[in-house]
Amino acid sequence: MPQTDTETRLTEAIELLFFGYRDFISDPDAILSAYEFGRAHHRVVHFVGRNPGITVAELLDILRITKQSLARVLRQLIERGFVEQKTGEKDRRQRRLYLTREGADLLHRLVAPQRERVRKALSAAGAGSEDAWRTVMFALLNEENRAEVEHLITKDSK
Amino acid sequence: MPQTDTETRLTEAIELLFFGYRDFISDPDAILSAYEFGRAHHRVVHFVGRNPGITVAELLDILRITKQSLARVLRQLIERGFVEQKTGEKDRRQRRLYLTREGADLLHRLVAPQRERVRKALSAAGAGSEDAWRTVMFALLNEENRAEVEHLITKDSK
DNA sequence: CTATTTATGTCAGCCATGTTGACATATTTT
DNA sequence: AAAATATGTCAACATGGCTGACATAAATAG
Repeated sequence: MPQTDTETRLTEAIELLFFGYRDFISDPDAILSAYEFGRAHHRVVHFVGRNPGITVAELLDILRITKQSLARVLRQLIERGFVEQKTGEKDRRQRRLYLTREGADLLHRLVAPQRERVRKALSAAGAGSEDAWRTVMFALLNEENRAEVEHLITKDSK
Repeated sequence: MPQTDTETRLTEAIELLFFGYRDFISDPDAILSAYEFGRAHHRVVHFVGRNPGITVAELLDILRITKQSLARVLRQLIERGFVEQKTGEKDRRQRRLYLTREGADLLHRLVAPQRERVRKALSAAGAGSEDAWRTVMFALLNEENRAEVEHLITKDSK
């Protein structure tokens, strides 16, 4: 099947994304197995840590899974003392989620190697590369998700 | 929990990778469901298409799954006529894998929107960005995988 | 104030896709 | 002839998605 140069270049980029993401996930995976947690737990711990007091509904919106799926991992994280719930002050139907001290420790163990990997990759590519990389990654998003993601990721870099 | 500016920046990059990959996968997912295939089938079709005549062992090495996991999706792809096997000429133990005409059509349907997404993202970021983006993505790989991935993705861009 | 809507939880069961372990067959290599 | 290799297959199990149905408490609307 003949391909143009452009198609070949784009296919290579697609595969870079596949393999890059695969390895990007590999450090946390190894750490999680020691806790008998999986990726689903990682995602919850990550986004609760990044958004202390997040509600269940908001978390579901980020993760794009059903509440039944979330309930399973969330229950385990709560039972084992990594996440705690507090009834919302304004709206007492809400269960706001926070990491416990243990949860924050776990998150730190998970995020440290990821940060280190990204730090090395960005610096290996040279000073000017970070903005370009970020711009491309952001442009990969579905248009309807850009505003939300922009808001989520820049939460505390004001 | 106080974070340095650098940590915040790196955390944002981590999340960009998470959300970017999520959306990057969304087009194929939608197409696959019409065939009652999943991501596992996509990966097989992709890498068989990119590496015609690949052996089962080589494919397992790329996908990093067990042969039992592969067997399930591979059997379905063969039964439904998207992939075919040919006994290796030199080594008759090998089962070399190829896409059928139907398989190549499916692959094209899957890869077209991904290419388009990547093309738009790269061009939105401006002319010089592609090299920077690729360099960063490549540097995200585990060191021991770089040579193999380099070889895999540049297969036909000589 | 009552009725409805909302936020959350929970039970039950199904599906896709990963895993381990054991064993079988054909073929190649030693 | 024996051992190693490439592949296939059976069985059982785990994780983490899903749907559907129903329950409760709290907020909101009429």
